Amino acid sequence: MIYSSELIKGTLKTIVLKLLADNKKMYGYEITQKVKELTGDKIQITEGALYPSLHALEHEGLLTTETEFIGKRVRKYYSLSPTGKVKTKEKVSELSDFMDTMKALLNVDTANPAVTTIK
Amino acid sequence: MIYSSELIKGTLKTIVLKLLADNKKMYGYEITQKVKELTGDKIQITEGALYPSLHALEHEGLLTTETEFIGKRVRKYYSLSPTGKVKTKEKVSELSDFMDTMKALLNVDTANPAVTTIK
DNA sequence: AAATATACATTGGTTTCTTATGCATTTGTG
DNA sequence: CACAAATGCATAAGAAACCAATGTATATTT
Repeated sequence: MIYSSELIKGTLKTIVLKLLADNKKMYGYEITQKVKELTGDKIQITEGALYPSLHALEHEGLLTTETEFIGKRVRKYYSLSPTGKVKTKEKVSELSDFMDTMKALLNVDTANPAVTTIK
Repeated sequence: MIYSSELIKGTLKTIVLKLLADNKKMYGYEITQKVKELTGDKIQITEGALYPSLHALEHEGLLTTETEFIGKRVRKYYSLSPTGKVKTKEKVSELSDFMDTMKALLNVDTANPAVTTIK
């Protein structure tokens, strides 16, 4: 099972930033594989989504890059800039909070808000 | 605090369906208020997003409508169709599962997948 | 040798939402 | 009582974010 693609919207950049926070440096293809691996194939990041996203993050100043050659093949590593590290914490925490709120929404019987003070 | 708007993307229809599953019938404005209430103002559904979404769900055959007059003001109630009920269960369960997967992604140290078999 | 995996990238199109606008009625407040 | 705010519907133009497809090239597996 793979999640319908609209769910990933809005979460991609945060996922990428989080991976880079844990792994120092990664290249595009590696990121797609890592996400597949970590989610048991449930989340597949397409290249058409990833590369533009990486480029955007770089232009925003959150990522820095270094190119490496493996034989004749290029490999472009991305790392978090200092700003990127700060921003990553913010975005990860926001997304995490959002997930909690959504989980609460989906699990509660919304007909009766009860004393369900969602934090 | 309000979540940055891109996070809501892809989840709106599911939220609406879930609310209708619990509350039999609701009208548009009521839905926006309910979501605000249930999420402590963290999620604000704009009308420009909601109404087109409701219309789409109706055209997809998931919702039925009945119009009521409160004084001179129109109120349009939406309810789940039989198909809608089935679809709602699917979508709620998918989104819930997705939230779990995302939470796991964000909380784990992705540098070391460990024995973290994400269910 | 051929298929698959690795590795980058762009382009056109769609979906989904935001912002803004518009209209009308009802309720609350100074 | 006048005005603001809330209630309630709706649409339209534009932006954002992604997908599917395509392109190029090298490396590895069968």
